[in-house]
Amino acid sequence: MQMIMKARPTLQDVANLAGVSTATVSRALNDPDKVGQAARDRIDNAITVLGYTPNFGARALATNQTNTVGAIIPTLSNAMFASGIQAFQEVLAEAGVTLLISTSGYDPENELRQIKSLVSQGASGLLLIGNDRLDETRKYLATRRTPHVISWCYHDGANQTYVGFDNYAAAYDAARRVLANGHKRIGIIAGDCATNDRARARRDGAIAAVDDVSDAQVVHVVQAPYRIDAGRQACEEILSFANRPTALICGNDVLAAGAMIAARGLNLNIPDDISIVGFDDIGLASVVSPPMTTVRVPQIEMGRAAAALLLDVVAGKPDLSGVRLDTQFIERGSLGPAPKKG
Amino acid sequence: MQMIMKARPTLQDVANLAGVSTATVSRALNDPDKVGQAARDRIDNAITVLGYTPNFGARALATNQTNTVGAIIPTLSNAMFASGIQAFQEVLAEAGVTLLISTSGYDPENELRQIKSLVSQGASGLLLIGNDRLDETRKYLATRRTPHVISWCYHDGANQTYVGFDNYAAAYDAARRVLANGHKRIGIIAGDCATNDRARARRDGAIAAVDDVSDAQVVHVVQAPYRIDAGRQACEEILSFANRPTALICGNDVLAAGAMIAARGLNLNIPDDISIVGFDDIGLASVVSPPMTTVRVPQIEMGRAAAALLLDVVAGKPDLSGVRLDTQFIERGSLGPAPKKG
DNA sequence: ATCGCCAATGTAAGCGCTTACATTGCACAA
DNA sequence: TTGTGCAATGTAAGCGCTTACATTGGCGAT
Repeated sequence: MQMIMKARPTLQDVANLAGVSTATVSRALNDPDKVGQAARDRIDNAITVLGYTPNFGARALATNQTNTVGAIIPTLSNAMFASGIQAFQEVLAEAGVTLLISTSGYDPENELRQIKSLVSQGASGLLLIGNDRLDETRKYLATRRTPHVISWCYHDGANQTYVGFDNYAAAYDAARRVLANGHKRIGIIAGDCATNDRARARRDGAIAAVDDVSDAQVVHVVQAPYRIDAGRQACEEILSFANRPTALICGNDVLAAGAMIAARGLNLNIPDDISIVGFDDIGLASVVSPPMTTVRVPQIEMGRAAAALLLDVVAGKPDLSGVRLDTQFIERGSLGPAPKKG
Repeated sequence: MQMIMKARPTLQDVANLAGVSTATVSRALNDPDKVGQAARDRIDNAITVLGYTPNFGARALATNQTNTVGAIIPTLSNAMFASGIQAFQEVLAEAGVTLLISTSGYDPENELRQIKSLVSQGASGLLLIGNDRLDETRKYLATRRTPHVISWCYHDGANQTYVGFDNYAAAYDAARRVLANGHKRIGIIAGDCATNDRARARRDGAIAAVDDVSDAQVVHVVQAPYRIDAGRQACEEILSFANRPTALICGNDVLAAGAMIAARGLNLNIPDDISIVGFDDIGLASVVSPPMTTVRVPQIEMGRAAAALLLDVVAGKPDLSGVRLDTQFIERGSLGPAPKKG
C-alpha cells in the first residue's frame, strides 16, 4: 500500500496516527507533563515518522506571540557586522528567541521594505543599524510602536534607544592622534556619506579635529563605497593631486587596506612616506603589513548589549536609556611621524 | 478622544476604517484591479494611518504558500560566505522570494535545529552548506521531501543537488602547483575536519597530491579553526618542529593569513624561506604582503546558480543535475620556488 | 457499593487571512 | 420600461494551531 503524503504533515495528521485528539498532541508539544506517558510515546513516534514540524505561523496566530526578533544590517559583506550580529544572536538564543536577519544594502527604501517584511514574519522587535532612515520608516515604527534598538552609533537625548559608540568622537580622537604625530596635510577617504550617517560622522569628526589645529589642513576628501578596490582607487586619486597629504584617514579598514595597496603601488613607504589609519579593527587590520593603525569597535559587547536591551524593550520594560560604548585607538605600524619636509 | 490601538492592526481594522469588508481589503492588497478606485483610496489611507502590515503567518495559512526559502550557513564570520549568500539573495529577490538566514556554527545538531526552525517559519526550500550532516537530518529532509540544494562542495552521482566545486580536486591541484615549485617538505594547516567535509576534502586532496610525488612528503598536518590567531598558532607549532616544511598549504585564507604573521614573527621571509598558500581568495588575500597565492572560489556564480536551482526544485522541476563550478589557482607573491638546501 | 476528585483527554472556538460563491446595483440593449 | 451582464463588493468557510471548558474514567475515602 502506497501511502500518499500530504505536502506538509499537520497536527491533525499526527493526532490521527497517534490515535488522540489534536489538543493532546498540542499539549504533548508545549506542556508534556499534561499528557500521559503512553500517549506521549505514541505521539513522539508519530512525529518522527511523519517528519512533522509545527507551523510557526499558525502557532503565532493562535498564541499571538512569536518569540522572534529581526535584524536589518546594511550588508553581510562587511566583516564589521559579523561578530556583532553573532553575539547578538547568541544572547537571543539563550532567551529562546529566534533571530531573522535581513540586509538593506545601505538603501533606506529597501530598509523599510525589509522592516515590513520582518514585522510581517512576526518580528516583535528590531535591531537597526545607524540613524539614517526614511521619515516614513520612523513614522511606521512609531505608529505601530514597534520596539527597536539602534546600534553602531550613539546619540544623546533623542527619544531612541541606542546601543553603540560615538562615531564622530572616535574619528575626532583618531585624527587628533594622527595630528599628534606632526602631520599637517591630511587626506580623508570617507565611506559613502549619502545614506550612511556613521560614514558621515566619521568624516566630519576627522575634519573637525584637523580644523581645530591651526596649522593643519584637510587637503582632500573623497568618498568611496566600502570596498578594497574602491579604497585603492580613491587613494590613487588623492595621491595624483598636487599637495599630497602625509596622512590618510579612512572611513574603515577595508578602505584603508585598499589605500595601502595603492600607496605601495606608487612605491611609497608606509608609514615613512605616508601614514594610513583605518576604522573598525576587523581581522584584516592586524594582518596587513605594516599592521594597520585603527579604531577598535567593541562589536561583541555591542551585540550582546543590544540583544539584552531589545529583549527588555520587547518585554515592555521602559528601559530607554541606551548604552554608550567606548572605542579604542589601536596604534600599529601604519601610523608614523610626519616625514620631514622634502 | 484617545484612540486605543491594538497591538497589531489587522485586516479587519483596516476594513472597518475604510468602511468595506475584509475581502475587499484583501483584494486591494493582492489584486488591486479587482477593487474600485474609491474603495482602494480609502483602504490605502487606512493602511498607512494604522501602520498595517499583513500577518505573514495568516496569509501563509490561507494560501498554503510562503514564497520563502531558508539558508543555513556555518557562520557569518567567514567572509567566504558573505558574497555568495548576497548573490543568492539577489536572485531570490528578483523572483519575489524572501530569504531567511540562519547559522549553525559548524554544529550538525544545531544545523538540524535551524532547519526545523526555518521549515517551521515556512521555508519551502533550503540552501545547505557542505555534506556533513546528521543521519537524522537527512532522514528528516527526505521524509518531508523538503527541496534543498547543497553548496560549497560538489559530488557526483549522489542523489542530491549540488551547486559547488570539488574541494578535493582544487586542493589537489593547488598542491601540485606548489610541488611544481620544487618544494619537497610540505606542511598542512587544515581547517577543523571533524564536522567539516570541505576542510577534510581540502586536506586530503593536498595530501594525495604530495603522496603522488615520490620524493616529496607531508611533514606536518595540524588542524585549526578558521581564525587568524588559530592559524598563527598552528604555524608556530609547525615551525617549532624539526624538519621544517618549505611550503605551507592552508585550509583557507584566514588560516594562511595567520600563518604569514607567524612566519614573519620568526623572521622568515615569504616566499624565500617559506611559501604559503591559502584557499578561497577572500578580499584579504590580495591585501596582505606579499599577496597571497590561493584558490579562487566562484562565490558569486555559485550563489546565483544555487538560487536558480533551488527555485526550480521548489517549483517542482525535477532538475537534479546540479552544477559543478571550476576553481582557479591564483598565483601571487606568497608562493615561490623552494629554497636551496641550506 | 457509592461518591468525589483529579488526571487525562476531547470538543470547539477563534487567531488573521484568502477565496469560492452569492449578492448588489448600474449601464446598456431592446 | 424591462431585462441582461458585469464590475464591485460582501459572506462565510477553512488554513494549522492553542486553549478554555467539558467529559471521561479510575482511584481512594467513606
